[in-house]
Amino acid sequence: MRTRPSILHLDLDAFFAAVEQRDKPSLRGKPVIVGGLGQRGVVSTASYEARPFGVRSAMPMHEARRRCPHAAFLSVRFGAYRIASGHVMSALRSVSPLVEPLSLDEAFVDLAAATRELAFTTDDLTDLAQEIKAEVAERTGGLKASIGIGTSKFIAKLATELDKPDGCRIVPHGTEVDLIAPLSVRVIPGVGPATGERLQRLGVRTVADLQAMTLAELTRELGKAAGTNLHALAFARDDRHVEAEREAKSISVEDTFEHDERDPARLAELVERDAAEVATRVRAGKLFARTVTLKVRRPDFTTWTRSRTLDGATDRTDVIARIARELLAGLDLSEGVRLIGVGVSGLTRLAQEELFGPDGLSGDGPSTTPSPAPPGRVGSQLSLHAEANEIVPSASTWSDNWEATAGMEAPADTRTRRRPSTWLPGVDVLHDEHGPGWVWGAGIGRVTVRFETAETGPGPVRTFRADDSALHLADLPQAPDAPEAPGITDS
DNA sequence: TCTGGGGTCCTAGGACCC
DNA sequence: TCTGGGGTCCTAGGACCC
Repeated sequence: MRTRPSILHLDLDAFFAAVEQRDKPSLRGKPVIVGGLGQRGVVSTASYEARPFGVRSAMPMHEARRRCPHAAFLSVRFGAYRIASGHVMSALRSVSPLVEPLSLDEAFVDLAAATRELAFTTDDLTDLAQEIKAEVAERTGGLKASIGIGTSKFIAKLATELDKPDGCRIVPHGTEVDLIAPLSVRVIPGVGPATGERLQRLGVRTVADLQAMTLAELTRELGKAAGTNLHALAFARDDRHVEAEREAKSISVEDTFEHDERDPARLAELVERDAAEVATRVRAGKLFARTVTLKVRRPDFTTWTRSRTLDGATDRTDVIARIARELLAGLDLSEGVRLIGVGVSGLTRLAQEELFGPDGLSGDGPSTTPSPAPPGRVGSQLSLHAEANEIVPSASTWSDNWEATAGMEAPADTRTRRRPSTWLPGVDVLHDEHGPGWVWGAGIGRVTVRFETAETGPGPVRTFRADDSALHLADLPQAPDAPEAPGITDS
């Protein structure tokens, strides 16, 4: 716990929806809902205009449509969000080198490591927050952020939450406990629906109620880690540091099907595809993985995981895919499958090339590390590279559009004249004659496009045949500076 | 026709070792 | 010769977060 408010938390307001409204002028001031548009999709972000209708992040999309049928429903454009996020993170890094992105739209900044002199008085911090907000708007074409500043991560993030949207809240040192005491226990990080329910059964509703519990009672009720944590946080004791670099601990890919899948051959194919994607990301991060996990969600939503740990770490598609397939073969899938996924964990850094043979770097050759690592050999060489590389975000510009255009055939040239088999609402397109626009809607062999951009103001709508050769997907510029772990919802 | 996808951390039990 | 105890690793599941 610090003695001056020197941890800043920033959260972009209704981030995905705000980017959509920025880039689609006709949607400004209107309810916009971004998320998965399929039958089993959920809301990633609802604009503030949609929230009075009760639309929330993580709500099933069909429920959102029921509550706010006149909203614009858009698929996610991660490429655009990543670019905006990069601008925000670099703005924050110009304040302090110690910036910890939590997701695309959220970050902590350690002001004690700031590159300029700061007095840490409430007035000075308010000025700083306003400057940051102005800078964020400037760099992102008008996006708004809320900022909280406090003596710990918990208090800074809570401060942001308490003054949203477009907020700025500074919590002076010494006022923290009084601030949190009357609030619901749910404001404490780590208290979700299940823990909240358990606490309620104990008669604990507010943080003040929690303060009345002894450490022994809490650990007995919630376990050692959770009990200890909660007891400290109830008194605003939180000494977590702002960490700029965090190593990835796992990499995974999963898909939920529109309809439950029961064909074992098809499931094996999908596992193969997911495994290949995971392996590609492992190699892109110059990593090796030792544990492969298969995840299966059944129609009743119960979830199975099956994992196997290898003697040595691998980055090979065929190895990861084979294990995932074997794990799948051990499950009874006769009732069907709602979701399937493949993940890896036990990640280690790429050591010296010669340890893995000449093809070790390519990922196609034999590249399984000896393990356990002989002390003083592999171990020490691994540590040589511990700080060397940041994990490269896996998704390219192309795959961003791929995400938003499910069913598209992989084009020979990924950067020109790409046409999807289904035009998802929201995606950026370019028409040879009419220029840049976005897909407003599509169906029965037709696609409707609104021709407008962030710079144009509201534009006209035109409808084309879905196979019109003059219409294709637009390219996005490359993201400058994206964080490693994109969060899918903001709340 | 309820309930995404990417993660992190924790718990509990069993194997195994000394 | 009834059986301790600690540590580590692995697996499965669950809570939580954005």
